[in-house]
Amino acid sequence: MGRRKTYERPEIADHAMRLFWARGYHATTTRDLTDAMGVNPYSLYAEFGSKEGLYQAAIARYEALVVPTHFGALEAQGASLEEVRAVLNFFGDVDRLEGSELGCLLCNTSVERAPTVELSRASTKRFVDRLTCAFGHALGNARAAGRLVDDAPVDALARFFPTVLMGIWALSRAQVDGVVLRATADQALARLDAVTRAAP
Amino acid sequence: MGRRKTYERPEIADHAMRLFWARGYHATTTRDLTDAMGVNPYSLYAEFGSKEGLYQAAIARYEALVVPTHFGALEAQGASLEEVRAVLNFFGDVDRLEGSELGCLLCNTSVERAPTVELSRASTKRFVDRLTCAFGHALGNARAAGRLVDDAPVDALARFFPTVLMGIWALSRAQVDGVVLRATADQALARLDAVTRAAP
DNA sequence: TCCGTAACCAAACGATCGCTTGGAAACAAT
DNA sequence: ATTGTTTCCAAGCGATCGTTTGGTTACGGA
Repeated sequence: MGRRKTYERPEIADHAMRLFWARGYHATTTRDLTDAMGVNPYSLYAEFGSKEGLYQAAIARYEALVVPTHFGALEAQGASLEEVRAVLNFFGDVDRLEGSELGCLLCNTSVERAPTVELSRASTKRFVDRLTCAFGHALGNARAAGRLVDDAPVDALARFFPTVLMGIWALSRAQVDGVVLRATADQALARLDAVTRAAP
Repeated sequence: MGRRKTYERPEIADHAMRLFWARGYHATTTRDLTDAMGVNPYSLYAEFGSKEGLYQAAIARYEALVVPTHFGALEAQGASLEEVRAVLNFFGDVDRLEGSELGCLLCNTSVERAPTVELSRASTKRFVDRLTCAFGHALGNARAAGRLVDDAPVDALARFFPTVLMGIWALSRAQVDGVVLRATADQALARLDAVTRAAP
């Protein structure tokens, strides 16, 4: 059945994800990619068809591996206020973590590619939908548990928080003063507190 | 004293600003630029030195022309709550305006270039500082006029709003559902209302 | 062991990138 | 009108882009 591959597709996608994440699509050359992966151009094109195809694979990998590490708790069945607060607090301090200057691959995609590449526009929308659903899910649980005031705007909050995170990710790339990100998270949390029912 | 120029520097910078704004730095070629401006490569390099130099000129032009149209009222001496609300409302509905998919050139710069280009990182920080000062100025006026509650976190709010706008700009590039942007602005405004003193 | 198949690798493809150049054209001063 | 200076313009520079190819190597099945 022929010679065996000396690489594995997921690992290549991982390398590509990291490079595209750090430098963006246009600033990452196929030579950067093949060098980093120790693979020949032939193998790359046999496996992914084009640089564009590799980018899509990188996005898929990001959605499958990175997004769940940050939003898995929010998407989990029993998620509630604690998970919402934890996510906002995490990204409010994200500047203290190594690699925070990478931001979010899908935020980067939205800015660099969404206006001109249909697939990237779709990826971005799917990502925003996913985050909105995750927040809506957790906030809905909180509301059902009587932890939010009756007229709490769950849907609006679920759309608000992802946009706030997008802002944090965009600014992370410029390594702005951490005080800005912290204050942003704090004010978003304050808005959440305003619709939270006081503990009995 | 020699032949006269057939172009004017500010107009070239304007063209460059528009192209870089729409497509980003790497996706805009020097041929795109010279074609759009009706100018030869020689003139471009004589005037700006390099593509990089032209980008910096485009950023300067953006700061001088575009930023004031959106934030001039906020920076004006008597700015107060009305101006803060107007800015947030404007960008909450920005998807209904032509060209909203461009987002903000400095948001794009933060994402595409700030991690790798020192000058762009500085431009981004300067922009965020400018917005923070503008919001802080208007909120400070409101506070001095007794229109905010005594413990209103003016500084934190002044850092919060620019980040929210960054999120809106990043998502504008993907043309996400306008409901998302509207809800984002509404929730930011709700946070502001929470620290606003009720009218007498 | 030989053969068909599939993957590897070095080399190089045409295209396009940012940028430069050499000579012609247009001005101001003499 | 001549000269010195500056800009214009077409052409093209070397480098690098994304991608392909031809010859070789490693495997499974007969």
